Amino acid sequence: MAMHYMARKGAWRTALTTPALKGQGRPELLLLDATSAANNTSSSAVKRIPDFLLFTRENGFADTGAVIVTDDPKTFFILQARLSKFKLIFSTKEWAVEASDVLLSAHPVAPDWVPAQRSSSNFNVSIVDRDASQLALAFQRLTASAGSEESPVYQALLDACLYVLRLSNMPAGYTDLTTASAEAGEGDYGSQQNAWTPVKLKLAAALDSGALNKVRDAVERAIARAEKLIDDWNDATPMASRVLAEVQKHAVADRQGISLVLPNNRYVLLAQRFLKRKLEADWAAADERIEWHTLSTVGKTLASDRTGKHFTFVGINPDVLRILITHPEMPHGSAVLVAYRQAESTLTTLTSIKEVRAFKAYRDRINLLAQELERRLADVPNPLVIGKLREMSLTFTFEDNSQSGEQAYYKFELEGGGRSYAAGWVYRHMPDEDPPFRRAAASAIQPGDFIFDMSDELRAKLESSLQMNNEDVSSVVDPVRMLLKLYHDDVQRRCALMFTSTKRSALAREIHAKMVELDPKAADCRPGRVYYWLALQAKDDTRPHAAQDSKYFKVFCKALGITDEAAEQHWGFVRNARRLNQCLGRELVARYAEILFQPESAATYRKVPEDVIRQLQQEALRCIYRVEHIVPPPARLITS
DNA sequence: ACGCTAAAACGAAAATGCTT
DNA sequence: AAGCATTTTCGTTTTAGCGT
Repeated sequence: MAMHYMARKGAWRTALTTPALKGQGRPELLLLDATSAANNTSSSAVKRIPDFLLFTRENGFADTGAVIVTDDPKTFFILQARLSKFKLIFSTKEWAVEASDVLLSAHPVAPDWVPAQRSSSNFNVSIVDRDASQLALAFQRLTASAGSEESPVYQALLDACLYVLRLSNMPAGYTDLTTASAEAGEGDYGSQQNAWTPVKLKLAAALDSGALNKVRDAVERAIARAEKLIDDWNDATPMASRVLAEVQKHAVADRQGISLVLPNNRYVLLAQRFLKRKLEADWAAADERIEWHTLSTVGKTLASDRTGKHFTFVGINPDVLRILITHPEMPHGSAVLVAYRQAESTLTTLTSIKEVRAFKAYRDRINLLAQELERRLADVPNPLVIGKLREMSLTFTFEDNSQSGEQAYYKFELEGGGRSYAAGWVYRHMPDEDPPFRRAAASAIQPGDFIFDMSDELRAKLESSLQMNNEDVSSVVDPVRMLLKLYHDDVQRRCALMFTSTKRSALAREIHAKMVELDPKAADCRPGRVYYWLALQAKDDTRPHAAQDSKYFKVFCKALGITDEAAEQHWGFVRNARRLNQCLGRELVARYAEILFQPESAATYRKVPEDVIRQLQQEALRCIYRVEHIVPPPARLITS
């Protein structure tokens, strides 16, 4: 039996009491996955392992064997401590492993294999974010006054905490971050993605809610300090300053060259932008003497002829640590720029693993790095109780705006030139079966199958059969649509008032010109879109006819002389109308499908007479098409 | 956090209208 | 009727809520 990592206590109980586990089916062994892969998928699942084990012990599996596997030293020690606390009896076994295919390998090493003794390399550690850590701690401390972890107030404070830490560890100035994302992501989200403003807005909302009234002063002080720091970091964060110093030393003054190891490619781009800005004339020459690495590539590149070159690791994580400790070619004096919290927890890990006998070959390195970390931690002025700061990922995530969420649509080309799209289910018609219409997975449809594709005509007939949507729907709909009409009327009035053209296209051009005048960015917005927004007069059109994103909507309203406040309100109406229409559409289709394919429930529940249903089903037979060709969705690319 | 669904918005191209 | 502007149409892309 396999237990899903999302399963909680309730599911554990049902699973363990299933008859399948009785008698012959009784498991000999529980195999528990605490590998870093599992931890990345769901760290809470790994944390729950001791609880799960205790649960099995208490629920009839007291003498069933259990093995926990992990490849992460930190997890090892944490689990060891938790298991002892639960008074569970266990033994541990450690192996040193250097192959890339660990745990399950097609090429196992000899049973008596031991790692080769590593040369001792010394390290040069810098701790870069004491001030940021202090402020982060302040934000974290304030969460105690914020109620449950799910509350938005709590989240706002935690976000601020995380933000300050991440920013202080970024190898660039705040200005590089904002300009970079402004260039990359056009939408009004993209540029805000990793900016301080949304974080601050959430804090402001939290304050407004009154939930923080008791600590209001403290929160306001913390916000002020955060803004002071962010201001100071506009040109360069503490991490960035250190990186710049390293580059200046090894790639500008020394010309010997430097290899920089950063968390990911986005960070490489940010650091390049930053260094280019700071080094100005020296950049071109320096760039040639800098080698850029990310964590995923450095292990391989380090192996070859890099000796003599200086290495600087920007940030530390388990992968970096592994390389520092085990890589045969680790150059002497490699620099490690590390966050305060990470320095502390890394030191804890190192102190623990140096006792592990299997890691004897690495012991010199472990000791040297531990000593250096210890020394630097002791140097931190006014040290904090940094262990209280919860551990979190210190790298910003960048929404890769390279259309990631591609929808897995099947396209069915039907006889007679029609086509139909389906993501999940389609209704297949098989005349010889008893319910002739059966739901089938889109992937199971073969050319030559017959599928159902509703015609507008049938749709209209269904609509009239369901008289209910008149009363049921319009009562809800009317207010929303009235408000939308308010907006449409406002737009039309202003068009007549402020612009001379009466033709829609000319009007659209005029407004567009005005928009560009107000905000040059509106040049990216084609006049055709404005033209669409002005298509308001048609009857029976419930579409809002407004810009897709709020940015253009605002400029559009401004061009029509609508105040920001009113524009805000209109935008609300537009969004409500969109939402409502979508809901109604889905509801409608759900009812159609119910009537056509589960007629017994429709007859009773919806009070649709049986003969009407029979008639509608006859109609449905006309909406069957033979599939001639299938275009499957593009295979999802697995990016490693 | 993700997949499913339906509608809205969009961009380009086709169709239509209007002028010379 | 050619040449251009204006609409309409069509297929595609984006968005948002819901259920899991």
